[in-house]
Amino acid sequence: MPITRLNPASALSQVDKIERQLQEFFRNENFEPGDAIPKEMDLAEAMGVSRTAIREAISRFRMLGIIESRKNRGMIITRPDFLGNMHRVMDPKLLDGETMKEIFEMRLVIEIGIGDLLFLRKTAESLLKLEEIVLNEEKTNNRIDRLKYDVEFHSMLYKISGNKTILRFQKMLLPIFDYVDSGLSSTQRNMKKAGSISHRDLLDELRTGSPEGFRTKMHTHLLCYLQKI
Amino acid sequence: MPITRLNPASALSQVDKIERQLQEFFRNENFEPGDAIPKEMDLAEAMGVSRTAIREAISRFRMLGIIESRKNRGMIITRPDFLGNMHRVMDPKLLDGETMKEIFEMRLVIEIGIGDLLFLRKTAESLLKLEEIVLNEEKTNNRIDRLKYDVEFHSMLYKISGNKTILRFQKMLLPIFDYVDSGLSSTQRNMKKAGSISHRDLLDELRTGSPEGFRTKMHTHLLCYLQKI
DNA sequence: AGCGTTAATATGTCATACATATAACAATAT
DNA sequence: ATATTGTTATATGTATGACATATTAACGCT
Repeated sequence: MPITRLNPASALSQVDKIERQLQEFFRNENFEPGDAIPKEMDLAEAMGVSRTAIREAISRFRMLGIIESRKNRGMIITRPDFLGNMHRVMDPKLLDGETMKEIFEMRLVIEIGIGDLLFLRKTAESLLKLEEIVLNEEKTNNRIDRLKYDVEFHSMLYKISGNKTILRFQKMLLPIFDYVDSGLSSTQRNMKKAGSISHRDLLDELRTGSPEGFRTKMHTHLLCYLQKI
Repeated sequence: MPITRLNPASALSQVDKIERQLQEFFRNENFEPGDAIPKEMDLAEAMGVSRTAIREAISRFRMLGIIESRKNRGMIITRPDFLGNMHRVMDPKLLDGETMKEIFEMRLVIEIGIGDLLFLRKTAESLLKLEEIVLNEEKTNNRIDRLKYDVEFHSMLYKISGNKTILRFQKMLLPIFDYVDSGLSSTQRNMKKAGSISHRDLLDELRTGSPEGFRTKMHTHLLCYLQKI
């Protein structure tokens, strides 16, 4: 229930209203990517507003990737990138703690549930890359480096899942993960370190085990985070 | 790696450039919700562009919920709703099939991984609501109704997870789920119907079982979708 | 018929004017 | 002295007109 839907109408600026009307118009008239839309002046006249107002609304759609305008060919509907705009609002300084906690929780849910995709799409090559990361991690004692390899390991899992959308989603959320992670108490950090399931264990399970086993092991691996929540 | 980041600079309109510069400015200067930002004319002068161009860029931020402007008090940074804008681009007519497939896959991952949250936060009351939905489903033979209760059941699980962000994410994605779901072949539909794990089974597991058991059962329950992919 | 030129067109940008809502201050009345 | 009212300054909201620019299409010339 996006709160924007129920703003008091009085608080909506004219541009806001135009934006809504246009979106509705495009949907109702079944516009599809590639279709040309009326030119600015026609829209302005039809809606009884200035070209300036129309342009402000259209500018928003341009940002979202819903509309593209070419110098004098007019404007056309385009395929938006539904994750392409999220980075603009994904800022730890802007989001509130509660939301960040929930985003972090979402990460846990995804990493536990991603097992099936991994087994569906793992390759000898991808397992080798994981092996490399784990070896690097085991070699170092530097805390910063360990953290780096930790991120690398989990990121690689997303890559192996073969789902570009999930991968991009994770990358988008990384700043939040980092932020929450850095908030772990030392006790929790130790517990993480001493967690009964290491990346090595996860890799072994991925090599020779089953999705169920992997899910359970991943759950244990992430236990410290879950308990923090 | 948001693709928008690496558009050929030449293809960027002035407003696009202004938008980026402003976003960078806000980040670098550590603006936080509540902080006032310079007024339009000052920004226009500082950047050597017209007020119109500034207003178009700011209008985008207003849409995203990053900036709020009050009639003559100036403008302030606000807390954006990081999911609030997604509905604008979440349209089966606009997205391509590949992306929708990946979104659907994401759903499966989440529903399998959500077990832990459910056991963490289930209540007698919420289980009763699930029971009610399952009873309704078992009572009817109407295919439309069964589909409705199916959606209700899964939606209720998201609610029980107690994670508003995940719940909203699911609601945002529902049109896509429906779209993919409606593309199931009759064979797959029958398989779904005859799936060895029913909603009743899931409910029982949730009542008296374990997260691991639930994850496995949910996996089986969603098997027909996974195999379709 | 082929080529270059020109005109029309739609978007991109700018400057300006005016409307409107708010806040701060001043003036007035009780 | 306090409260109410009126005034003014200010910043955003909206509208209008102008010009720039890139692309298309029509036109005219050889």
